[in-house]
Amino acid sequence: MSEKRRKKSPVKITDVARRAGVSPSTVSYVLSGKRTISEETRRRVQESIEELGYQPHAGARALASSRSNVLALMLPLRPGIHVPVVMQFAASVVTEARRHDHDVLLLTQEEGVAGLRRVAGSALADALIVMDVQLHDERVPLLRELDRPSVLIGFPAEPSGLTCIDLDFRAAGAACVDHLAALGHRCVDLVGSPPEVYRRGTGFAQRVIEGFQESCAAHGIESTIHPCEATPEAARAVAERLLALHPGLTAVVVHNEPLVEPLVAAFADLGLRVPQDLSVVALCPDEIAERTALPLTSVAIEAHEVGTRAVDLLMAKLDGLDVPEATLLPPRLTARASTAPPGRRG
Amino acid sequence: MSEKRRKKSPVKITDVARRAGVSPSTVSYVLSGKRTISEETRRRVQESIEELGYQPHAGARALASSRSNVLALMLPLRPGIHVPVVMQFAASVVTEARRHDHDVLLLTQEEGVAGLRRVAGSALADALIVMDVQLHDERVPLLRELDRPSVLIGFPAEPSGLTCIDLDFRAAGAACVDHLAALGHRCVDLVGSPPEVYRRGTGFAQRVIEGFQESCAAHGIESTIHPCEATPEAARAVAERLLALHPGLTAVVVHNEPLVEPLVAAFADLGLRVPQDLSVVALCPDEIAERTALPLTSVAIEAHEVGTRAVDLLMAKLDGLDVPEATLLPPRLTARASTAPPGRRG
DNA sequence: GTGAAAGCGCTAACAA
DNA sequence: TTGTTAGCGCTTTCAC
Repeated sequence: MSEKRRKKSPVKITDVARRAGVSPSTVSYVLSGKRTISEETRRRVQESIEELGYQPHAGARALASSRSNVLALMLPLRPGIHVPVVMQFAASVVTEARRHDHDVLLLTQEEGVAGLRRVAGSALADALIVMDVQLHDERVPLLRELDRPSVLIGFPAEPSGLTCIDLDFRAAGAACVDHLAALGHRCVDLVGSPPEVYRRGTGFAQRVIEGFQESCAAHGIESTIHPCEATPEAARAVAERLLALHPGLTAVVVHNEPLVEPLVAAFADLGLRVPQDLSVVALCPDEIAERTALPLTSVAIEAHEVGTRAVDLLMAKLDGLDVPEATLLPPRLTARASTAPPGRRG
Repeated sequence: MSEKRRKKSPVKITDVARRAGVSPSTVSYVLSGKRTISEETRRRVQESIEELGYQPHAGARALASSRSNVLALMLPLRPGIHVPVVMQFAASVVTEARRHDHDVLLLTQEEGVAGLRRVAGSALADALIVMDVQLHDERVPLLRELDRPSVLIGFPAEPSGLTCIDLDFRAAGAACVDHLAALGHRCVDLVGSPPEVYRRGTGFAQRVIEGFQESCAAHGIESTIHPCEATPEAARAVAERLLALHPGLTAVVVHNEPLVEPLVAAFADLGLRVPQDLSVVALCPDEIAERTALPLTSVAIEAHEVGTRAVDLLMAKLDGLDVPEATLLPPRLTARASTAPPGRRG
C-alpha cells in the first residue's frame, strides 16, 4: 500500500547522510572517492543512496566544486561536410564522455566564438571540443586564451600551444598513391572535395593533396588534381575531363564522400570497367566503401577513433596531465575490389 | 599599458553591483527582467556588465533558481535511421533553443531510460526532447511520471498525457497516392523501410502504410506493400519482384531515403523510363528529392520544422502554458519530374 | 524602485 | 576514519 514517490522534494545529500547515520561530507566523499572510507560506512551510504534514489544536484555540485562535468562540443553543419561522419563523431564523443562521467553540450558552428565564450565564461562547460577547424580559424585565438582546456579536431595553420587531433590526411593521401604505385600505375588523378572546401582553407583537404602529390613525385607518377562538386553531373563532367586529359589514365583517387558512387557510375557509363580498366581508391568511411555495388579499396576516415581519442585527451588535460600538442592517427588502407594492376586499355 | 584580464577570478554579480553602485539583487533583476527598474539604474548596470565582461555562473544560477536553462535531446543512432534528417533536426533544436536562451545537452538513445532519469534527477536539464519514439517505448512511462516537461518526436501507441509532435505520416502516405490517383494511376506499389523498422514498432512507418492503403482503397487502386533493405541489390530485387507481380504497375511510392536513388536506377536498368513508363513519388527530405538526376515528386520530411516546433512546445510547457497533446504537421507534396499520367506500357 | 539577507545543495578545508 | 562548517554565486523573499 505504500505510496510511490511523488513528483516532489528531491532527496538531497543530508537525507542520505541522516539515513546512513553519517555526515553529509562522508556521503560526498563516498561519491567522489577523494577520501578513504571504511567498508562498513561505504556500504551503509551506498544503501541509503539506492533506497532513496538520491541524485546529486548538478548545479550545486558545479557551484561548490567549480566543475560542471560537462564538455561542450561544437559541430559543423555546413555544405561540403559529410553529415554521417559528423554524427558518428558526435556519438563517439558522447559515449566516451559518459564513460568519464561527463555530459556533452551541443553547440553549432554558427554560434562561433560567442558560443565558446559563453559556455566557458558561464562555467556551463569545463572543457571544449571544436570540430572542423580551418587553417585560419577565428576560434583558435580564443581557445588559446581561454582558461578551459580544449581539443581541436583538425589543425589550424599555427597549432602551437593547442591540442589538436586528426587523421593524418597527408599520409592518407600518400597511402592511396603508394598502393596504386605498388600495383604498377604510372598515371593517377585525384578527384577532390568541392572547390569551396579548399577556398575556405580547410586544412585536411589541402593536406590530402600534399600527400598525394608528394607520393606521386616520389614514385614518378603523372598526376593532376580536380576539386569537384558533389553532384552526379559534376562527377560525369570530371570523369570526361580526366579521360580527355589523360588517355593513359589507369587510376583515380577520390576524396569526396557523396561523390564516390556517382563517380564510379560515371566512369562505368563511359565504358570503363573497375578495376580492369580503371582502379579507384576512395578516402572515405569504411561504411561507404563497403556499401557500393563493387566494394572499394579505401583509406578509412575513422570518426569513431578520433572522437574517442579527443575526449580522452580532454580528460587528461582536465586531470592536469600533459598531452601531446599534435596527434595524427595513421591512415589505414583496406584493399577491396576496386584496385588492380593497370590494364591494357588505350 | 593596462594588463589584459588574465585567466583568473571570474567577475561576479557583486563586482558588477559595486561598480554600478547598486545591490546584487538589482543586477539580478536587470538581467531577469522580473522587476521594474529605473532607466538610469538599468543603464548603469548594463554598462558595468559590459565593461567587466560579466557572465553569470550557470551552476549558481541553477542552484538558486532551480532552472538550468538546459534541454536534453536524445537522438537515435541506429540502423534504418536516415542520419542527415537526425542532424538537421538536432541543428534546428539547438538553434531554436538558443533563441529561447537555452542550451542543449546531447544524449544517445543507448543511454535510454537511465539517461533521461539521470539528467532529470540531477537537475542538469529542465526539459527533455526524445526522438524516434517507438509504439511501445520504454521511455514513455518514465516521461509520464517525471516532474520535468518533455516533448516526443513521434507517437507511441498510447500518447495520452504526453506532448507529441511529428509529420502526419498517415496523411503523407495518403497524399502520395492521392497525387498519383489524380494523374490516373490505378495500380501503385509501396516500397517501404527495412523490415526491421516495422518489426520494432516504429509508428511513423506503419502510419505511412495505413495512409497509403486507405487512399488506395478510397480510389479503388490496386496495391501491395514491400518493406526493403537499403541496398542497391535489394532495390534491384524489389524492382523485379514488383514488375513480375504487377505487369500493369504504373507507379511506385518509396519511403526509404537511402533507397530512393538505387530504386530509380534499378527500374531504369529494367528498361522503365521515369516518368513515361513509371511514376515515382518519394517520401523523403526535399534535399534528396532534388538531388537526383531526375528531380523527384516528393512529400517532404521537414526535420527543421519539427525541431523548431518541438522546442517551442517545450518552452511553452516550461512557462506553465497548456499545449496540445498531439501536433501533426500536414504533409507537403511537391510535384517534380518523376510523376506523369500512366503510359501505354505492357 | 531598491536593498538586505536567507537560502539553494553541495564540496573541501579544517578539526578531531 | 569521520564530522563541522564555511563558502561557491546567484535568486528571491521580505522589508522599506
